[in-house]
Amino acid sequence: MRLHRSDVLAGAMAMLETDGLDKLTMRRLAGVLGVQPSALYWHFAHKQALLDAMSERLMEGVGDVDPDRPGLDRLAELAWRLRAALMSHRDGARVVSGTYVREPNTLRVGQVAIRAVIAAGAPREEAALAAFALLHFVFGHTIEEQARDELVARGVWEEHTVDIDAREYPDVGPALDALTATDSAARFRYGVRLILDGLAARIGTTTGATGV
Amino acid sequence: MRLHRSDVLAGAMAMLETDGLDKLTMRRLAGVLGVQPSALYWHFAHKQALLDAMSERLMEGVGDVDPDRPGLDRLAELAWRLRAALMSHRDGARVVSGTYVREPNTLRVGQVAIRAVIAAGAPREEAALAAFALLHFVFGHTIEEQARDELVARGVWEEHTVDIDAREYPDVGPALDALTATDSAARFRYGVRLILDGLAARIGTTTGATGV
DNA sequence: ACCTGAACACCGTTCAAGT
DNA sequence: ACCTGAACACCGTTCAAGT
Repeated sequence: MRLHRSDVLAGAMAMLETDGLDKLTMRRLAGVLGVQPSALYWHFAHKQALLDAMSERLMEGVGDVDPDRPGLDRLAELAWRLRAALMSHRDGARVVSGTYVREPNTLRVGQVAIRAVIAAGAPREEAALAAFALLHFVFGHTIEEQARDELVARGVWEEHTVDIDAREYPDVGPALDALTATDSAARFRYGVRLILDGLAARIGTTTGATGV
Repeated sequence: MRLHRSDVLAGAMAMLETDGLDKLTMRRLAGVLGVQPSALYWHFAHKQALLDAMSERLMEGVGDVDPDRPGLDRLAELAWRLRAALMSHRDGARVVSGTYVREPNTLRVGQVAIRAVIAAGAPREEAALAAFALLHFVFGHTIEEQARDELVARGVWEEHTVDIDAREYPDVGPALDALTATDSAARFRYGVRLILDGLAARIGTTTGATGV
């Protein structure tokens, strides 16, 4: 039974989730699919093309934000949806970050963000700037979150947290303790609110995005 | 003449800048240093240890922010210094992002950010949250900026920008045009201001960070 | 203390040839 | 249309042995 492009993509997504990005190799993927490595190159020109397809796949449904809600609420929803999509697979943020995919799902995330900023009352020249500021925060946050997940998975997280406060950085120890005491969703929420508050202040309205 | 750890590090930094992260291999580095690949493993236990050292090196001086300025201004200065450090070498953001280095320069960036947030008037429980929201934005922004640089360097940037507006995404085309018309420093400045405005609003003062 | 030599277990990619 | 077989040009890492 022969493979379709979609089979290769599905296999790659599964391998990403179970083994992580570093162990997602063309040869191992071919092995799982019961095929020679070279066979994959009939379906995808090179590994990056497969990674781009995976990225586009991860962006599926992220732009499905309720268009009837206020602009700032839409932005908050989009941020949470994007984070969920990136977190849905191991190393998801690393897969998506830095791929400039020009496919519908991916383009739609940018479009929805920009429209929401405009709906919130920002001038058109600023719309894309504000939209991408928010999206860049989401990526930065999620990349670091998943990087920590990887250290935990490899069992070396302890080495990295040990004796922080033993050094001469008085504020970092307690603050980092407070940081790790706060779960990652709450940290994410704080950042999203900060940015949306900034946008609201810039527009000159009250936030309206507090119930997120 | 034998190598020191610092020679290996310096060679790696140079190779990063000229060839990029993907071509920075232990074997090629050994070749440039005139030594067998295995010799590098006397100086660094594994490649990641070398990358961690590079990351710490990139963070050198980032925390050297004038401690006498107001908190919000210090945060802005730190954001710009961090961006400059990440941009100082090709793929710098990718090297640093996701390495949880526990060395002085790196720890100091977090410390300086947290102290500045506290100085700006934020409650201590929020200090680390706000500090890392800003830092995560800087990473997200810089990673994407350098990802684009790589596409340009490989001469495939054109393929990625072509016929965006030809599709059914009415707001994305013009907004992305406005985005690329704005240089990356101005886009970065906008994001930093947005976050600092949000922080100022949350604290309940006027921004004071307009002259950045 | 620092490096060589040689090996082990891998990579992504190409391409003629098969069905 | 889709895959095999075989090769090319690489990787990171280990480890006994040399100086």
